[in-house]
Amino acid sequence: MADIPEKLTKPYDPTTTEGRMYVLWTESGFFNPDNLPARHQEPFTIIMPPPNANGRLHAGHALTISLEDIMTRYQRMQGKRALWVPGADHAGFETQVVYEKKLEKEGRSRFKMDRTDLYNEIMAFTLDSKKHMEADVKALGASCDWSREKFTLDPSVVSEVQETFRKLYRDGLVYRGYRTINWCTKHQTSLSDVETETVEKKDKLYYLKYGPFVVATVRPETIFGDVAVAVNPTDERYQKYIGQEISVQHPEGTLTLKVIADEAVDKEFGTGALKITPAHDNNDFLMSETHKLPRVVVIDQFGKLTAKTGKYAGMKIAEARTKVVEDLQALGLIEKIEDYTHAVPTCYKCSTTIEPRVMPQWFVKMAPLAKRAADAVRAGKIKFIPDNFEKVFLYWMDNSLDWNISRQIVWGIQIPALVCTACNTGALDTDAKEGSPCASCQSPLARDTDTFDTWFSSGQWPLLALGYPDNKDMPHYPTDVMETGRDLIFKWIPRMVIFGLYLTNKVPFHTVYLNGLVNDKHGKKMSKSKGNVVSPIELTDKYGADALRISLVIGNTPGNDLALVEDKIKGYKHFCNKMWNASRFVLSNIGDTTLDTVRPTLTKRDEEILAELNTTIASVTGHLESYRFHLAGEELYHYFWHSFADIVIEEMKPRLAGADKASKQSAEWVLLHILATTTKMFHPFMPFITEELWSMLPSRTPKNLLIIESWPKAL
RNA sequence: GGACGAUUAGCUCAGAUGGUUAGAGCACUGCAUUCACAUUGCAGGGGUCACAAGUUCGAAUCUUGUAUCGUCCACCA
Repeated sequence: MADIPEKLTKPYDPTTTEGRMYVLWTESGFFNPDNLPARHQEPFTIIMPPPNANGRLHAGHALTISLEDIMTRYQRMQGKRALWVPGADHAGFETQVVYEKKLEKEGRSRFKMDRTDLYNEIMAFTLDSKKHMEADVKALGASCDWSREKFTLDPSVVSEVQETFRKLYRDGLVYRGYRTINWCTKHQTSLSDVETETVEKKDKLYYLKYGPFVVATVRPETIFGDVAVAVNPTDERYQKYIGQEISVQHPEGTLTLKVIADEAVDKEFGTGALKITPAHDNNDFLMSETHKLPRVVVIDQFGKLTAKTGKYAGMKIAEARTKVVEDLQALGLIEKIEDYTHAVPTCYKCSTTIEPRVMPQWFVKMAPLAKRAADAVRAGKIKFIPDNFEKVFLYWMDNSLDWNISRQIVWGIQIPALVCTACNTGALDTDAKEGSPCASCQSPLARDTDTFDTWFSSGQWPLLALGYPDNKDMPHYPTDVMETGRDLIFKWIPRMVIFGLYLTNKVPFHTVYLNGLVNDKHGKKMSKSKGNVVSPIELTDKYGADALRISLVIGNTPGNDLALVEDKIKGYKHFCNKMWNASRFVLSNIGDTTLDTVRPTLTKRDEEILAELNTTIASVTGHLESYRFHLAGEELYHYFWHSFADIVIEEMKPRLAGADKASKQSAEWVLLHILATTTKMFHPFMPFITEELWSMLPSRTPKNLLIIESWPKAL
């Protein structure tokens, strides 16, 4: 029996291997494509979706990291100039929410803090959390180039994001406007449409006697802000009132309102007559623009009634509604009350009902930008995996409303603009100074204290991560694959396409691979409140990163959610041990054969065995080229265990012990070569154990690290 | 109100361009095992591929419809 490494005589222990292998790779420098050998010329690029720097990784990250690392390691072995750029996201609103919770626990409040102090505290917190997040990425084996890591608040990133805003402004694609925005009364900021979550809510529908009309509303407390009553222009019931003024009674007096006709009014709903409250409803706001109606604010930013509501001033919405309804009933102004279920937008972080408010904010004019993005996709410049997401993307692009990019929080990139203290006209910070007169009303301009929606900066991420506009890494743009969770098809993917095209005239990536979500073992979404969150790091500690990685990949198809079953991971830990033991067997039974040994004349049976290996190489390679990682992994797994270990090794045993020297030599050579080949092919999936095993394979000449070995071709 | 996805063994899921007796892992049953590995091997049980109709020589796979579950989108107050 040949000498085999000591550690191979014991069961495989991931904990003693993984850290050591990661150090070996880091020291080799091969994560950085600049250090790769000369054969690596053609670029292959993935930009990592930057994990939030405000906490640890979750199970979904583990899947993303696994898939991206498989692609990167595979392409690196194929001789590409493989670059995978890691990042960390300051995650504006999300992090601010996390930090506010921390402040609350300490009995503090952001609203009582100085802006700069708050910003600095969140920065310290984020930079600390970021280290843990990065350690988690490393623990999963990610072969990304840390020397190029970018943080979304790096000074170069900040200045470039601000430059994009200025460019959009000059091109007339960003404007300051009064529009209905989604306001969270708890977090005191506006939110984009994708930051709200619509939930079914049971409410009452109140039928109010309203001059000569009866109107249906769920928000009787806004009656003090009513400025008109609207009917459909074709509604015969109300023809005679159109253009007239009517008098409407409410607990605090009488309103004189105009009757307007608008197509948007549904004749069938309620009574077909609609009270118009432009300051607190988007439909009504839009009508106020077409019909030139005033806007009366009756609910303030804290969700309390304003002085305009008389005795209700200072009450919260719910309380005010009860009171107003009581008082209206007392006056005999309520005809009936019905139960009513409708969809209401809520803050996706705190579930507070969104208060529509009309506020001056910065908006991106989406239509022209979205059209370019849609055209590029229709022209086939971006391929979606799975392909049905193309439809989802196009639907969003064809129906996008202007995008509110102002956030009233400190944690983020400041908008490089000034706003008029009187009329809210905006100006670029490069065109005007604080205190200089506003272009329309001559009042002094003040610094805009708002920050950008996080997606405004992360939408430019493929460029920013490559250091744009510095063009050192621009040969890596457009990148090859954007791999991310399927929930980001709305939030993120379209914005990257839009900004990529806008800034460079090129799509930011050719392929979008969307993975499903990682759910708990029952298929339910993981959430802290349900207590079913599983940390990927607990799992790597228990089973090893390799076992976790391959268990997330095999049996998981793109776009479909995955139930995380611990027994499955355990099964792949067993498989790691199988590889370990098979290697032990091979290395103790191949005599003097090494990787350099010239191929001897093989027996007919061994030719057949190699033919099966060759078929597997071709098939696995094909799957990897087509992003079918689940099939590639499964086929390899099956080949190794049930062909190589169960059949090939078993039938080699008598030959290795027998007297037929030619047969023995043939067997030894075949065993070592199958082991070497499968070790290479498994490397993208299970990098740690394969690198460790590779280091033990006998060779007369020095070997490369497995990470830069060539991907196998048919023997 | 729309769109999308799912429905295959007890459980979690694969089955790309339609093609021999539908697969994997786990679980289950029986046997074996000092010979790489009990984190093992061999053998086995278990499925009318949600339902209905259609296209085809042939359908889990394509078409249409139905049902159930899930996700996302939506400015009917």
